[in-house]
Amino acid sequence: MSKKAIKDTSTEEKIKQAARIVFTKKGFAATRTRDIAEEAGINLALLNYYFRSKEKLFQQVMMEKVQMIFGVLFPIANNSETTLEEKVALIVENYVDLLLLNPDLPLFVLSEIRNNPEHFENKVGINMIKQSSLISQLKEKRADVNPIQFLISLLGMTIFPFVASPMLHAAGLVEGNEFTSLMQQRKQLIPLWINSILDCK
Amino acid sequence: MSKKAIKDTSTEEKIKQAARIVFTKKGFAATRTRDIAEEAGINLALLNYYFRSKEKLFQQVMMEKVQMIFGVLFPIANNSETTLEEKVALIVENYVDLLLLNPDLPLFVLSEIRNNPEHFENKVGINMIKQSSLISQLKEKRADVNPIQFLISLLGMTIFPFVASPMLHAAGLVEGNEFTSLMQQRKQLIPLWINSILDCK
DNA sequence: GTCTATACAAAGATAGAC
DNA sequence: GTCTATCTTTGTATAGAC
Repeated sequence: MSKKAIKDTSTEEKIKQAARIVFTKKGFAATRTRDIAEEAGINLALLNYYFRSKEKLFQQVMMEKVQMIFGVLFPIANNSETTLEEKVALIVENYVDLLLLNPDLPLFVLSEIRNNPEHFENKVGINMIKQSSLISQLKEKRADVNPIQFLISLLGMTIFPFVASPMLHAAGLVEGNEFTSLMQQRKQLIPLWINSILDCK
Repeated sequence: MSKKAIKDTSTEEKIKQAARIVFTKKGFAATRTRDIAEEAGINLALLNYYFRSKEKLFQQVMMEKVQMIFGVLFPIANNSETTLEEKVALIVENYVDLLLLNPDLPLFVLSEIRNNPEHFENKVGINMIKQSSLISQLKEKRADVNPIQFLISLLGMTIFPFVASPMLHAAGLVEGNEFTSLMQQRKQLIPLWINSILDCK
């Protein structure tokens, strides 16, 4: 639709865009509606005109972000046409790409799930993972270890560096622009390592 | 000193204890000084009497917490009398024990470092790690891979599940009390896996 | 040192003109 | 739909009695 281009820069959309940025960077409590208005280049009153409250606006942004982060894992895990090794490589690759573009995403989502777990109970496609092809394949490969343990390790190796990036810099472990190339490298390294773990007994 | 026992339950200490709990659970911005006062069972005015402001109180709590979390890694990494394998086992064991008792610690520290990175620049013993015995041993064992990559993976496997615990529950991957025993298991699993990674070529 | 009462500032939300 | 001005609530900090 040719209206699309217009709607994308509508006031409503500008506010949402700004909200995405500010909420993700500072979290719910530390964000002021005035910050969002300023970032959007609009008047504060308009925020309440379009979205009834700070809370309502936040919910919309939050749900988007949760879907972004789970949207990587679910489809890959549930695709029964790929091998275990392919799944691992895809998960790492897709998360690294997503998180290099949205570095604040995981810490934001994790913090806010933590602050309001009840908002997410039953909303995140429970058991979409536990009954997935990924879990079956893990079970088959290494019946001696809980597949959840593998999955936690895979996600930990992949997502943790983004969560911990400020700390890695503060501790002097990573410097300046080095981070991006380290993460790119991990696309190869992690699948290699996961295979070591699964194959070497 | 026999005064110690008395001082531990002094008003000042009660406030600090309460502050530890509330700040760690909700973060700086979402915490109200009234919450702390209520948790401590004291009057709100006393908080400002003992600590000049919310900010000052927060700084004290924060520094304690940063030291708790880095206090595990630094001594182990810098002990040149242990082997690489021993170091890995010790790091995992100590972090699991620490974080089972303080599950909110990592998300709290990571969020707040992120919100105010400048407070931590140069304060976290820069290069205490990069020049450590741990890094030398990693380099020697596998000269072909950046030792930082190994370290990130080790910390990711160990610390990430605690950061992600609310999400793991929300996604139905972990249920009820299962979490603790999974983490206990990881004390054995992670060192095993790290050895697989380091040894299998 | 501890409390009550209150000042002061910041932030969310709304009324009403245009 | 958008703006200015303002109300209301909430949260930090302080004054002053005990």
